[in-house]
Amino acid sequence: MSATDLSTVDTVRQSFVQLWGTLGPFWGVSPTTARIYGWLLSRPEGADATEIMEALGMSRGAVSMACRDLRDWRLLHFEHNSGSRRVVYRPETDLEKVTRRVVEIRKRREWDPIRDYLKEWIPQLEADPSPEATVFMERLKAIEALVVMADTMAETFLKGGAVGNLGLKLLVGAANNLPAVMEKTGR
Amino acid sequence: MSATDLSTVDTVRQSFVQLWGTLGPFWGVSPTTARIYGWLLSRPEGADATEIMEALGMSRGAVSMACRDLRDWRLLHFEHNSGSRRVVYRPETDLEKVTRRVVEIRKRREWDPIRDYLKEWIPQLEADPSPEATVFMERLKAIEALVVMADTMAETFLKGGAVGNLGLKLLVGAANNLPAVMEKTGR
DNA sequence: TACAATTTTCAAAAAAGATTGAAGGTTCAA
DNA sequence: TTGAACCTTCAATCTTTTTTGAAAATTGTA
Repeated sequence: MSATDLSTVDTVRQSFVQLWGTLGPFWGVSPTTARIYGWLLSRPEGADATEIMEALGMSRGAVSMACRDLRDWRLLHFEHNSGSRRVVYRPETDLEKVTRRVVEIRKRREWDPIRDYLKEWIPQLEADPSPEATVFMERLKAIEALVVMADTMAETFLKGGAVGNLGLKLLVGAANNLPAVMEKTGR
Repeated sequence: MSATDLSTVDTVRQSFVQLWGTLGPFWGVSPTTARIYGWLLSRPEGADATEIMEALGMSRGAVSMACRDLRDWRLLHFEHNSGSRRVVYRPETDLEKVTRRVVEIRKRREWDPIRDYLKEWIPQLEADPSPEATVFMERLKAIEALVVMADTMAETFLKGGAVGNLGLKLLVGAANNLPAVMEKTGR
């Protein structure tokens, strides 16, 4: 293997980072930001800004901005070691926390405003007897039903009831055709 | 009321269209496209390209492109009336269908590729005994667990089991503090 | 305090994405 | 066929978002 060959880990890491970057926008995260989080996930330890910028070929400023975004989403912890100004960026690896956080933020940004507006609009249209207003109102009510449902599901999930660790493990077990289900349910 | 005053319906419509446009990008739809769908939802009947472009102040081309996008998502039906070249764009108003469709497309675009890659990557890392590979692999397995869970939920939903009409009505009833839950559960 | 080692900021550049409008198609009715 | 009425396309333009990089700010040590 020559010096420029990549190890298995590096090859997988490269693909993983690229996929993560592609998918980021679907989650409301920029490609760069997503790539940094993906890269950090692929490493056993945290890293500092210099390592990240070298590994991913981006500027120091970009790394700083992206890491701040990630911290806002609570996907990244900043660690200060005494004796140095250096910040170690460590990714949140508890995916249940991560998912919870993403659901929480998206709910607040996307669903809650719809709900608030609907609360205003529906009564206004109710006061207008024209057929046009009636049809419009019916549609808004259908949307409200959907939003309420999504809200309820999100709340249930956020309260921790829906998807515990056990649930996750059971599902993975099932997916892998391993006897995890029997093990976990008391043999 | 002067000639330039907006009726209640028009005022609400205007706000609704604007909100829809703002939220569109969160769903992977451009603001313009989302505005057209919102505007159509607010009207009792379908509309042709000219009406849309005048109502929303966009070019004919933009309307045509956006409507094609919407049709690809199956959010819009194209209706050809005999005796005219005119196309009437009619929005899909069954929100259950719409939601199903959105879940289906997003699952295919976002989750399925992750799953496929993980199936490749995990065995590769399994073959590498280094601690770095092991940590990375553990993380990929955690992601897999999550994806499998999301997949299962999406499938359940798409199969129609999870959220039927009754579920919707019960939830809306509960949200409105109406006795719908008790009625429907037979008490 | 001054200095060195970092990170953070932000205006400007680049990239990505959306929109336009003129040219080109298609369909209909006569 | 033909012309009128519409819809569709796509290269050019405009807009928005993302990224950069150099200057400013911050922190730790002596």
